[in-house]
Amino acid sequence: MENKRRPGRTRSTEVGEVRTLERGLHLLEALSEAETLSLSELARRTELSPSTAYRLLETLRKRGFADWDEDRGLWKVGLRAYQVGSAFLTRGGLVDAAMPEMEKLVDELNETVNLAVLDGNEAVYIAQVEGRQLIRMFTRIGARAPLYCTGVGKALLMGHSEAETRRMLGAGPFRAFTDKTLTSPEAFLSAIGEAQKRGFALDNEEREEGVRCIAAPVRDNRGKVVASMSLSAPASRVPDERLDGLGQRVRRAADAVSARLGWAG
Amino acid sequence: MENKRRPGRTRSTEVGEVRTLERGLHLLEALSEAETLSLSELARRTELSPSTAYRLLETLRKRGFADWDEDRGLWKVGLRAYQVGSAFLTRGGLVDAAMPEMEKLVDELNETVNLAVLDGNEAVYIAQVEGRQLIRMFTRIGARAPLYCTGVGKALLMGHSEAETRRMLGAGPFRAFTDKTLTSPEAFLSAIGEAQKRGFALDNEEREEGVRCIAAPVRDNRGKVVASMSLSAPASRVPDERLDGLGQRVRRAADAVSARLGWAG
DNA sequence: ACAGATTTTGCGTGTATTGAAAAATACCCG
DNA sequence: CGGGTATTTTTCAATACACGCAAAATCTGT
Repeated sequence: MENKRRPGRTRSTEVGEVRTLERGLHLLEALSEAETLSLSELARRTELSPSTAYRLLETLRKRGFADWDEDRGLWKVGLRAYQVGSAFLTRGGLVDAAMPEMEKLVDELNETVNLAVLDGNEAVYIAQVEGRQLIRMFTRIGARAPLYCTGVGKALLMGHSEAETRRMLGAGPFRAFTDKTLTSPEAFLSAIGEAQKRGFALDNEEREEGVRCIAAPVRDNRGKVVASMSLSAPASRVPDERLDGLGQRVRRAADAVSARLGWAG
Repeated sequence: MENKRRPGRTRSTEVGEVRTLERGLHLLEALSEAETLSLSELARRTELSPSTAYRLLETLRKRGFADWDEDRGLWKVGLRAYQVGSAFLTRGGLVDAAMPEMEKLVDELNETVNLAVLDGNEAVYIAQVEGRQLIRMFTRIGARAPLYCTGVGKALLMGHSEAETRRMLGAGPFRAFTDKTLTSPEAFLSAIGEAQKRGFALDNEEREEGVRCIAAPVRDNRGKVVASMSLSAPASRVPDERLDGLGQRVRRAADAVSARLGWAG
């Protein structure tokens, strides 16, 4: 869907194409992709003349977006590019990267899908796409939830060591929201273990009677778990037979987001 | 040295400075720094005419380096910038070398650990492993901090000569964040001297009331200080009696990273 | 020391970029 | 609704600026 809510776009002249800037960005991309990065090699890949590539790179370097390894005579991506790029996640970029997949999930399965991140030792919901079913979920954007009794919480901890997980959970016993709530660290850790084997986590009416959630972790470019995506539905619509299929589907969606963020794993 | 100056109001371009690219990069930086980012606001900050800023941003958007939030009418950093920037980490390998040690530290001591490098005359945080304590630290990846009042800053300067250190600090007096902040170059240099003797640097509530940091330098294969690692914690958890023990521990971690980078020293 | 390849610099040319201003659009408030 | 204001896109002519050529430095291997 393109943004066609600008009726004034009558002309077909492609506006906003500044060649010099495009070339510079292209160089940056080439820098981030390749391994061996001499000036001549870069010029070849970007199809620029050496002198042009040189001047652009020099500009990138002066701004810190590129670095010049004097010993090896090779170029690489600079600190400034990293700084600017890392603003992406904190400026709502994570949500942008995830929304398309979340919407796909909802289109397909017609259940509410949430995205959550870790904050302190709680999960915080940062995005939601509602299913069209009439039953309303309890979570809202910005809401917080404990880790031990939610799908997103479990998925968020799937990347962490047992020691870390224990620390974040605290000693227990945890408050039981329902009679299915896991109230001991041991029970939780065992659930996490299963989740890791399966690739997705489960909240089996542990927070709210009659609500099941299926969640999977989202990883950044280095493989660190930065968020988790969950599908929430009345237990009646998530019978045991469908569990595995739904789980795989949620996991695929989460993996797609991870891939977008540069996770190769 | 300016040998020939052009008549008129325009600044002549130095060697290897491509104005159009510089402007585009400047826009990216502005995008990464601020929160609310309308076109007009961006144009103001970068001192560009709205039409120029618009065209450059449009180019950035087409390449995915910037995003346009249609509903709010605001610009933000794009996914592509994130992908390109994250190549910085895989290139140097510094973070990869440091992360395991940082995680070990956090496992053991349960406090937040940061990794920073020198950029210009500031420290820039490039990696972080959070402790699980409830108290949250203020630093984020990509954030900048002065050298004179931080542990990482001091540790980064531990490898430099007094002359260099003075040059990077500037004349002083420095801004006092707390009443413990060292505001003169002399006081700072004396602190560095002590740090060199001990092998680790200390920020004793100099930046933030109630927060102590212990930091040690990381050296590359040639012994040059390329980064510093610090542990940050509420002062109450770093009493004087524990200072030396913690300092030695942080130093061991930093040395382990240095060893990984090939430093034999 | 020599040849060959690569990186920097200088310079004239042509055009891609620019800012003003206008047009289109969103926003505000009675 | 409707007119006024702020913001955004588009147009357009002038020229500052980026371009590529070619030559000069610099590096690399034998």
